[in-house]
Amino acid sequence: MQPRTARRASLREPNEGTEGEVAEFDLKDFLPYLLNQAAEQAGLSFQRIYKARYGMLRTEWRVLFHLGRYGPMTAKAIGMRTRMHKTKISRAVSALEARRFLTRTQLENDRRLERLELTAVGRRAYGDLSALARTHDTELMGQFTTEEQAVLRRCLGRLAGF
Amino acid sequence: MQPRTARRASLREPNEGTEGEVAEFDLKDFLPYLLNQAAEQAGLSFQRIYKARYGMLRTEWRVLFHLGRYGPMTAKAIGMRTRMHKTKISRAVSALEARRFLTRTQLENDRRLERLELTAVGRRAYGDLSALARTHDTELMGQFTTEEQAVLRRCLGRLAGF
DNA sequence: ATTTATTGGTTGTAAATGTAACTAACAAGA
DNA sequence: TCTTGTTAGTTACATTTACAACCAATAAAT
Repeated sequence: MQPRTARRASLREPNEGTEGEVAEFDLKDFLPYLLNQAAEQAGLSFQRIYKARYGMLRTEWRVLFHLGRYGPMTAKAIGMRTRMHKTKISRAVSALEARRFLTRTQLENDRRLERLELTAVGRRAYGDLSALARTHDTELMGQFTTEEQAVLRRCLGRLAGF
Repeated sequence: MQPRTARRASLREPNEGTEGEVAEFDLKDFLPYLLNQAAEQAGLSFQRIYKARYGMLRTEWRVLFHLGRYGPMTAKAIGMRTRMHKTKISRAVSALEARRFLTRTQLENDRRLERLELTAVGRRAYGDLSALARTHDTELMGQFTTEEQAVLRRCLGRLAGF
C-alpha cells in the first residue's frame, strides 16, 4: 500500500519560505521558546533537590520560600506576590501543612483569612533550600560576566512584569 | 478555640535571617524563578493566539513549526531538535494528523520510522502562526536596546544548552 | 536461523494543572 | 433586618503532563 516507486523519501529539503518570500526565522530565535528552554534547563537540577529531599513540588517550594523569607502572611498575600493562582496556593498550603511545615491560624478580625506560619521544621527546610538555591543561582550566573548578569536580570525582570 | 488574648496577629514582621545571619536573597533574584516568570508572561499572548485560532497546544505548535520551518522529518528528529519527550511528540503528531495538518508516510527502508509532512492546510497554519510569532518576538524585543537583545539571546541560549 | 538487545513510536495510568462552581464570612444597601 | 454583592479559600472535574510499560521492526550475537 505504498506509492509504486520506492522513492526513498528525502528527509532534508530545507523548505525555503513556505509562503513565498520572507527570511526564515528559527525557533531558537523566538524569545518565548528560548525563555522556556532556558527556564526548564536552569530549574532542573534544583527541582530535583527539593523533590528528592523533601518530596516537594515547585508550588510548595515557592510558598515555603515566601513564608520563610517574608514571614507569616495569608494565602492571598502570597498570591499577590507570586501571581500563582489561588487554587495552586491552596493545594500547596495543604500539602505543606500535612507535612508539618506550616500552621494555619484563623484571624480574629476576619475569619476568612488565615495566618500561615512556618513551623520549626518548615524553617529548617527553608534554611536548607534557600541556601542551596543561592548556591545554584551563583553557579548559574557564574558563567556570565558582571555586565551580562546585570542585563539578564534587568531584562528578565522587565519581561516578567516586576 | 482561639488563644485567649485576641492578639491581632501581626502579618508583617520581616523575619530577618531565619537561621541566624546571612544576607537575605529574594525570590526575584533567583534565576530559575525569574526565567519561569518571564517565560510565562512572554508566552502568554502568543499562546492565546494559537489556542484560540487553531485550538492548538504548545507541543502541537512546536511540531508544526519544526515541520514548517525545516521540512519533512521523523518524530525522532523533532525530538532531538526540541528535547521534547517522545510521548509528547507522539500525541502532538496524532492531534495534528487528526486536524489534517500533516500526513505520515512509513519509510520503506525502515518501517519503524515515518516521514511527517505538512499538508497544504498545515503549511497555511504554519505561515500564519510563524508570521505572528515573528511579530510577537519583535514586539517583545523592541523594548530592549540592540546590545541588551544580543546579551539576552546569548545568555538564554547558553542556559538552554544550545 | 534464533535468541537477545536496541530503537521508534504508542498506550495506560497516575500526578499536576486550569477552570469553574462552590462555601463561608464579611460588607453594603434598602 | 434582609437582600445583594464581594472576597478568601476549597472542591470537583476536565485537560495536560510525566513516567513506565508496551509493541513492532531492526540489528547484533550466537
